[in-house]
Amino acid sequence: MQTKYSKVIQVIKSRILDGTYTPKQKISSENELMKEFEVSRHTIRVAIGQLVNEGWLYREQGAGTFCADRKENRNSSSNKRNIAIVTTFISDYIFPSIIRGAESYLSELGYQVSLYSTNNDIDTEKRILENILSQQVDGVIIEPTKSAYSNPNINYYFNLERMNIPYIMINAFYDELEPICLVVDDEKGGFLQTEHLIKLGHKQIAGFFKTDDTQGVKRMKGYIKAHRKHQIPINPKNIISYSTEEKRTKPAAELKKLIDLQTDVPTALVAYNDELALMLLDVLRESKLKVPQKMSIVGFDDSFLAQASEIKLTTISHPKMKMGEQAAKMIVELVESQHQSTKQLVESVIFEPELIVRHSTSEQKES
Amino acid sequence: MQTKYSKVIQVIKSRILDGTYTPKQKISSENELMKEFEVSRHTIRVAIGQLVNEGWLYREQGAGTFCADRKENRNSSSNKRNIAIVTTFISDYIFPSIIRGAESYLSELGYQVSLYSTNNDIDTEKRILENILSQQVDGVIIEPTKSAYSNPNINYYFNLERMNIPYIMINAFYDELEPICLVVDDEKGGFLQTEHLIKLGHKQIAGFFKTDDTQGVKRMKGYIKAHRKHQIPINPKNIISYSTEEKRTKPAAELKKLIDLQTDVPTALVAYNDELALMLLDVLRESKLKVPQKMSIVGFDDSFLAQASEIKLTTISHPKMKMGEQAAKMIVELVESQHQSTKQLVESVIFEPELIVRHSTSEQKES
DNA sequence: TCCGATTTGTTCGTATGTATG
DNA sequence: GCATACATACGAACAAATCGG
Repeated sequence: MQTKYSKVIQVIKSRILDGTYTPKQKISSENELMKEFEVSRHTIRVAIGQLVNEGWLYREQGAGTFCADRKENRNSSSNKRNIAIVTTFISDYIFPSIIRGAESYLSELGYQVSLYSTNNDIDTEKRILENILSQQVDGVIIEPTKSAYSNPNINYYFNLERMNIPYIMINAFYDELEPICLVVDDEKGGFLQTEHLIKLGHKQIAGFFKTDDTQGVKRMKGYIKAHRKHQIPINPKNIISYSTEEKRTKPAAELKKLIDLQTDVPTALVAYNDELALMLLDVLRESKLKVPQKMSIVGFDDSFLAQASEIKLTTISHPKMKMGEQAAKMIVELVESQHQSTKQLVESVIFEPELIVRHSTSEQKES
Repeated sequence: MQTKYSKVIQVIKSRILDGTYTPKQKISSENELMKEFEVSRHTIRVAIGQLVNEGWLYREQGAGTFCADRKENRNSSSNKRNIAIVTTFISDYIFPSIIRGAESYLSELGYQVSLYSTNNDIDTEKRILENILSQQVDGVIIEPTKSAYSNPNINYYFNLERMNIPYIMINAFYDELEPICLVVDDEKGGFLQTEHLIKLGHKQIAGFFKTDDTQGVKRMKGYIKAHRKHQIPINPKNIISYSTEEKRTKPAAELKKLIDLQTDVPTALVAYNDELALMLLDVLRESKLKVPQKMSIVGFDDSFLAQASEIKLTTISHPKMKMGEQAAKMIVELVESQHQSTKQLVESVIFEPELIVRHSTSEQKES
């Protein structure tokens, strides 16, 4: 955005999309906008002129400028259907599988699949939602960004609802919305990871959790519950939480610290996911700590990474492709029922996680 | 017609309609119009601005204002642009990175990105191309399916050209089309893989190539060239080629056969890509052949898999994200130049592969 | 019904930046 | 390098419509 007027356009458009300006509502006068943006009236008029031309606003001389009602604009004339898939990361890890599951189903039905990635960044999510709202999208499959925090973009979701665009959340969801969602029972997953280690006799179990996603928070909760159930005290040092931005450095650094301790060195690790488990494995190799003899480790997601290395990871199952396919089926049902009068009942699905035992865990002998 | 600018609009419009201004002809400059109508330049700009918005004229900075060809009106109403990305596999391997590179660039420009995967299957490719041709797609980034074979869907590509939908091929291309493409110099890559091993003293080098893609065929060619250059005879048994459908079984089985040989057992392996290298590594582990002491292995693509296992793979670089981003930039240029009269020159790019030496290769001592 | 404040509509003047040929 | 033509931006003035008192 180079020019001043395009900046004005951008801001006003996003106010329409996030619900600051609702249909038929009068927006600020040219004079007020001049002061707000510190530009001349001319510049404001150029910006508003363009928005009027694009159908976002309409002007009434003497009265003011008003927000247009774009709902009536959406002509269902086009028979082509368009589903948007929004994930945090396109390229990493299990997402390609989820996307593939959805794509193969949707593409076969002649749907178009549009892809967006937020990089787990709130501002990018905002931009994408604006994009979706201003284009012709019939349904959205979305993985929430930074789902553990309250989301400033929540209004965009309400706008989706107002425009009758159904959406389904995968992997996590924002509590406030109570959306239809497809999630793994992450708390149970974390519980299974930890209980498996406890049953093998481990008492000092370090847990690494990415806590800007609900997934991480819930897995940590399961980790704690397992300790409680088996009445094993938790050493606070053994819980390491990190954010997306820290993922390449903090967990590895913290593990090194733990290993160098003189007392209460952990004998087992619970990793937020397989990707992290592999990073931790690298640290363990450097420290010449053999897995599983000297250190047990449990991953999460049963991704291809779990079997990539020489140590085949014990991990927790994740439906991946199935989740994508299921989400696709559900969004199709919702979209089709939108165009008919029949109201289908589509309900959230919670996938049960399962422990997959491989060779990265072993019994802890009494010391 | 009260206002001055509407008088100007009226006159210019009638000049277009009566043929005074014919399509693509330059109309009088703003300065000339000022004098003619005896109004200020601003008034002229308001009038022309409205005519541009209605599609009667278009402006080109530095050149002038021109009469539009209203015959080509078709879908000029939609200012949203749509790029289709077609790859063989969405979820596998390096494609997520390519897609991500393209998505991040396109999405920022407000383009919509539609995703399709052919699973390297000709019939699916056909269905997808039909889909694309019947929907509003402004540009296509496509990885050819089974690029080593002649393609029965070639007509669909000609159809794209006929409909003025630009397309760019990545990773490989169909010779017949001579398209704009973005590829790695696979022959040189295969050459680098092999020469590296030869220089380390290896003489029995087995090569595994997926030969339904051009990539595999070219890498094999490089493998052969390296042998020729260093005057090392090739044992025919050492070349294993396979197709997409066989990839999960044949290479591993063939490697087992090679290992069990009594004479001329290979001391080094050239793998089609990192994914295959990892599968071969699993076979070597089973056979207790230590890498790199007893067996050297070179991958291709420098994917995350190259560093996932305990053995960090020596491999060949692949631009991945950069390739996706570059493809996105090029298709945008092509699409935008389509809507103007200016013809941009976009040329194919060949990426130079580089050898990345890690720990999966070592010197072969004279036996 | 009229008045005055507000808001958008039209017009002019001026200046600087940037792309084209 | 230069002239031409469009792009962006600011300031000022008056007209026309709306709305509340």
